[in-house]
Amino acid sequence: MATLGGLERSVMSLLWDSAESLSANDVRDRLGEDLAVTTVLTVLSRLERKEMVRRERSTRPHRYSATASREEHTVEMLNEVLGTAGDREAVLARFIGTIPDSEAAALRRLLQD
Amino acid sequence: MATLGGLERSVMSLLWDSAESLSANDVRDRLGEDLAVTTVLTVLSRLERKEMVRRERSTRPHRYSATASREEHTVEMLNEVLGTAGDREAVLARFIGTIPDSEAAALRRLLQD
DNA sequence: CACGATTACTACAGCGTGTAGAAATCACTC
DNA sequence: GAGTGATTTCTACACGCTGTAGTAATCGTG
Repeated sequence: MATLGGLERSVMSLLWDSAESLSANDVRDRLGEDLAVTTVLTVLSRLERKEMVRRERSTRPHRYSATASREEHTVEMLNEVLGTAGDREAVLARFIGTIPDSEAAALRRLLQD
Repeated sequence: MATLGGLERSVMSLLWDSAESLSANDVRDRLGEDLAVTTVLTVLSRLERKEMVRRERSTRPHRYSATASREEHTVEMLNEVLGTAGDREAVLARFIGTIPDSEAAALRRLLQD
């Protein structure tokens, strides 16, 4: 998958945190930095090309929203990383050794269906 | 962390799969492509800068090896991804829903200490 | 139709990566 | 100890991605 730049990531973060879709101006306003709208539009277009953002072209200020939730996206990333793993189970074994106890407990619970 | 390019990744793969450390010439020979040694040396230097590769400068052909095993590195990546997660437990919950049953079973076993 | 808002197109600098030549350095041999 | 071949370092450049935005095109409304 595509790796995001800093501004792209900020924009995704906004979209993930926002309940409704946002216009380019909305996004620009919510970013702390003082950017030109065209900059934001460029970034949004690139994110659309990367299929991380969906755009409503029917409304006049086009409205943008994330195609997947932050959690869904993170899971995708996790699986992508695991895909490069070689021995997936070995990785998972090590991995659970690195997470905090509380999360290990949560996992145990979740796996006990 | 650093994201690797294609050639960098190939080189890491070699180093991960090799029991002993390799010289730049070893690496060049094992890569299928027909590259100049200097190219390989450049890549190895960059990987060293990224602390993915350790170099023995004492021997004359310097010898290179991975600083972490492929599995260790993959776990690092997983944690890095999780670090961007927001709600880690929510992500883990979704995540275990996406892995094959066999791996879920393995995880269950591993968590039952 | 004119005008203001919005979007699309074009541009460019900076950085990371792939690629390698030229220059410097090292290790031996005679 | 100088010459030579192997090795390493330095320098360079093209290309693609990202941040950034101006200019041109388009749309909607009065």
